[in-house]
Amino acid sequence: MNEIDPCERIETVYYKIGLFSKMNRVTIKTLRHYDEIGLLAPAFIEKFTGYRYYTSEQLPILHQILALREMGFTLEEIKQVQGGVPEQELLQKKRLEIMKKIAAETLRLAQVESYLAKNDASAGEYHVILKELPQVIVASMRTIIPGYDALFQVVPPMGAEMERLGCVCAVPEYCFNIYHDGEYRESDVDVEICEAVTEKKADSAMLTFKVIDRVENAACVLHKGPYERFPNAYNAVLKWVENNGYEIIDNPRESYIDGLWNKDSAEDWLTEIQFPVRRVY
Amino acid sequence: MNEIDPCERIETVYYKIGLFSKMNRVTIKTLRHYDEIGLLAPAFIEKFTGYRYYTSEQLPILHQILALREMGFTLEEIKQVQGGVPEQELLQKKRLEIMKKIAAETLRLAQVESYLAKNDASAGEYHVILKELPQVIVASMRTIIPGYDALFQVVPPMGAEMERLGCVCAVPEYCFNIYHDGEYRESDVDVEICEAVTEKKADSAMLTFKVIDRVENAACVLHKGPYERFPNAYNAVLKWVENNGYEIIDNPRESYIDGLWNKDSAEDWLTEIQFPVRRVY
DNA sequence: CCTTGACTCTCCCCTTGGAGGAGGATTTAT
DNA sequence: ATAAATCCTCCTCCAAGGGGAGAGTCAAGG
Repeated sequence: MNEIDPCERIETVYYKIGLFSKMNRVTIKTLRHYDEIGLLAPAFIEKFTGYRYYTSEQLPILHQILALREMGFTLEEIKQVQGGVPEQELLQKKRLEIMKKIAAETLRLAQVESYLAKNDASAGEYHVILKELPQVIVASMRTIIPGYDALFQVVPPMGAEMERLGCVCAVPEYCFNIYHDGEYRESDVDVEICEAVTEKKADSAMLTFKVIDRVENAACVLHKGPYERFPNAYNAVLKWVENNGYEIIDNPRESYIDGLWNKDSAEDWLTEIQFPVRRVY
Repeated sequence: MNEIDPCERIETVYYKIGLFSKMNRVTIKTLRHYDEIGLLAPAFIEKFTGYRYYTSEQLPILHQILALREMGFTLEEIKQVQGGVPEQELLQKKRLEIMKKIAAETLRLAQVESYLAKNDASAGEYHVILKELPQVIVASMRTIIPGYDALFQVVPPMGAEMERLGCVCAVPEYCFNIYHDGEYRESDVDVEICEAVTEKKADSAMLTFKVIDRVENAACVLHKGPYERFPNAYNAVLKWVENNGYEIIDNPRESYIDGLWNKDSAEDWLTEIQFPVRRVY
């Protein structure tokens, strides 16, 4: 070993934490944190002062940590790599994770842009959310009514019939219509009125009991106001579905929350439109 | 107000938290959290029991919160929207944020795949990291040497000269070579040997003092082992640079950390290759 | 009327990857 | 010798809740 370096580093050099942190543009806090969680221990800790001393041997490890961290690995995962888990395996996993993340962010972007696009009067009025609709047992009455106004004439008898059969409404209350016409109709509307109940009863001439399956994803929008303005709500959902890469897989439901029965002003009526949907791949 | 609903919800219905949480597939914890941070207060809290009671009036607010949350808004931002900040404005900001995030994730994906691609023997050996190289004052000796072996003959005189001029080495020590040939050469190598010092001295026939500017981004790789295997390290960086959308903007530096002067075995020698780079847009 | 089980409350600790700072000890430079 | 720099441990904080303890409340059945 001849002396060829001008600054004479003949023996192993110990770097104190500040120096070591400068060598790799890592904060002291970070180094201490890595020590604490057992990710990168200093070469040596002086017992009495507690000072951490690093050597060049820690450099490759730190390099690896920083490289993996940059790729989005958690410190826990990096520790696994150091514990012997093959890097390739975790890289594969991470690749899938990142792809999923990108997909999710892309979706969000589409959503944000979809909201930005309708910067007209309807901005901020309708917020579409995705939610699950649980499985329910319903008392159902399917009928064809001459027009939407006739709905109010068929509902009271249905309530009476339910009471006669001893039905108990589910909580939370869930009362909705399903329109079986594929398209909008002014007259002869094929409608099914459903009310969630706690258990099935024997079918009667008017009522049928059935189980409605859970819907994994439904695009839902709350409509506040009279029913004439429903089309706005429908349009909002339909646009959202289109812009966000979903497709409708079943007839929509109109879930009645507030209405004539408890709110005097039609402006206070509250209805949720629920469209069962599925991701388009 | 006639009784048209079979389950008679005539007056305002108060939902306890569990029920309200079921109506929108939101956890109770979340609702309590939103209450706590002032994002969504229940319609009414009973003083003595502390029970939270919600009504349908909270539904549209919750819908909005969930929709915005889905789009990646923080609760703090959502609170701003409710405080009157126009939604459109925040949507614009969020749009840019998401685009940046996607770009960042795409980069990570490229990195991960770049590591996966070299699943040969070199896997896990070289980890490229990006770091800043700070501005330094160096004593520099530029010369043309017949071959790489000759390096060891020119270094000791340089050390002697530095000592003669009263140079003080910087800490952390930073000694590196810059190869000024644009390409690899076997002979007549144009090399500049730099050693970071604390201050400039008068130039001598052998040494020049100068300030080397900070490099914002350098792709760096640690090479452990003898110098014959440098090409592997260079290849690793070059591939990384290519795969990750960077371009080289200056000559690379070889920073000598461990070597002949302090490690007997050439397998323990440690060198960092540093390529100044820039993002390609 | 009492009990049981389902709900609800508050309070505390935990998660990631450190950042910020207080208070005290040590090292280095003047 | 003293001042400045560096280091230590310990504490709190971030976001968006999750998990659970311990205690109070509500509705229904015996």
